[in-house]
Amino acid sequence: MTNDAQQKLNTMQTDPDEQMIVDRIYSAVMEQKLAPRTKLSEAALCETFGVGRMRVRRALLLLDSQGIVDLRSNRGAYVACPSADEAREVFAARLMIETGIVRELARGVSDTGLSALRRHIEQEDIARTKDDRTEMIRLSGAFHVELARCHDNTVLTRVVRELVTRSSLIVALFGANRSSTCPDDEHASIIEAIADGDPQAAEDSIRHHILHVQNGLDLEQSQKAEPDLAKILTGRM
Amino acid sequence: MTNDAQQKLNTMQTDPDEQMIVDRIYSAVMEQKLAPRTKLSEAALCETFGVGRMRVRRALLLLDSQGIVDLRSNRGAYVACPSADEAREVFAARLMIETGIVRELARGVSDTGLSALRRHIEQEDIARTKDDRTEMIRLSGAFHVELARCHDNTVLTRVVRELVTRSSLIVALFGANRSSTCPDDEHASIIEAIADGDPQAAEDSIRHHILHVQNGLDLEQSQKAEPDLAKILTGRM
DNA sequence: AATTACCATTTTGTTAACAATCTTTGTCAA
DNA sequence: TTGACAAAGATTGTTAACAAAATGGTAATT
Repeated sequence: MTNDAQQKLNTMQTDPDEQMIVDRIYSAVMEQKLAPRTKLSEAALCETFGVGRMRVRRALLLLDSQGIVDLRSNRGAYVACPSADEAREVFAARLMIETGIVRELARGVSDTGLSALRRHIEQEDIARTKDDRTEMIRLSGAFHVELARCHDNTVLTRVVRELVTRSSLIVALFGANRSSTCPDDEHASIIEAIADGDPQAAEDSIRHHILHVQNGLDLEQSQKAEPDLAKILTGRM
Repeated sequence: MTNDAQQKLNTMQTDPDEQMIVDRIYSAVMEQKLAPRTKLSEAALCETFGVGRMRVRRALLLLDSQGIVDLRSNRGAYVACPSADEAREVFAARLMIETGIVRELARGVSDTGLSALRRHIEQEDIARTKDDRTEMIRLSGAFHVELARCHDNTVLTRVVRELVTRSSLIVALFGANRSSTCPDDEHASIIEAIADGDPQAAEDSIRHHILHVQNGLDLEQSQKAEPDLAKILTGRM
């Protein structure tokens, strides 16, 4: 009964706490360890986390409400598979919200917030030198959450985290090149603009960055479809 | 067993559909028919909506995840009672997000969107002349959701709807005067700025409007506490 | 060989009973 | 009167059994 999804989740330690299941799956999606369309069967999750079916179903419902999981009636739960339209919506929303976030930060950011951002950049550098792809993906998304967190606003932070997580799914689905995992120095320049107290520059740089990630996607044509065995094997493409 | 909460919800027709329960409670909160701290017992909701306990619990879990309901362990579900800090966070987030929304709309809005906004204003006028307080409250919040909807972005719209609904709770809790239910012509001036294609004016007017609502709150001292029977009845206030 | 019908198995959805916890009420003693 | 304590009742949390639906495979049919 140890199916694919369970193996991917088994890297996480078992912990019966509430909300823990949600966070684990959430993180796994953010780090692109759980690919879109991956089936999340109740039985597998129950065994993986060592909890009853109720807890699992609660977690899946929450994940569904956040667009991370797709709960299909009588069919089970699957890691969400955003459409191209959904992807455009998520990025448009991020553009609108995150430009506002950095603009305000440039108008005045706490020292603790700024130093947290700089520490984050350092961690990104370390991960890059180590060529730790998983960590780079994680930090790449977490950076945007960190920007929101500088406002000491849990409501705002939650919104951004949700959008960033969905972005991870989108990149996994539509990512053509690997520009998304290569923030290069774009993150650093955003922080510079904030530190300089230049709202316009901060806004421009994060807009540029988000558009850069979005342009690295192939939203026009087919999302990375799961291999359509029928068409392939019958030879008639 | 017909307690207070059930009576307030009984104005809604019974409908066994999924998500319906969530929407009903959601709407009731938005229209300030369900006051903060109102207990939402499972039994009452089961009877009200004519569904099993499972459906009710699912709905309550979703509402909890959106900050509309507070799910206390072994204690049951209560209409959320945001703290003053939470209130400040919600309004700060709205300020950031909604200014971006109207600024972009001023840069270019679809005709259908603009006419929808104008129809909305007309409805507000009608409700005002009729002195329909409930409808005024509903439309007052719905206006902001309508602004978001103009972007044809369900993700963004959902974020705004969540924030607006939480604002309803906040106003119910901290509302000092009734400025929140009296948008006067502030909504209209926002639309004007959008129609004029003036991003700065649009941004300024909605910022002014949101701050106006927020300033109508009393976030400094005690939120509207539930009547402290002890103090009142013993005479020593 | 392809298609359809059918049955067995697996998985999800629902219900109901049970357990645990909290709240209320009543009692008793200080 | 006040407080602690305990029993009763009500409410929530959990589990397990059951029902319904989908999946997969087999065999019959064209």
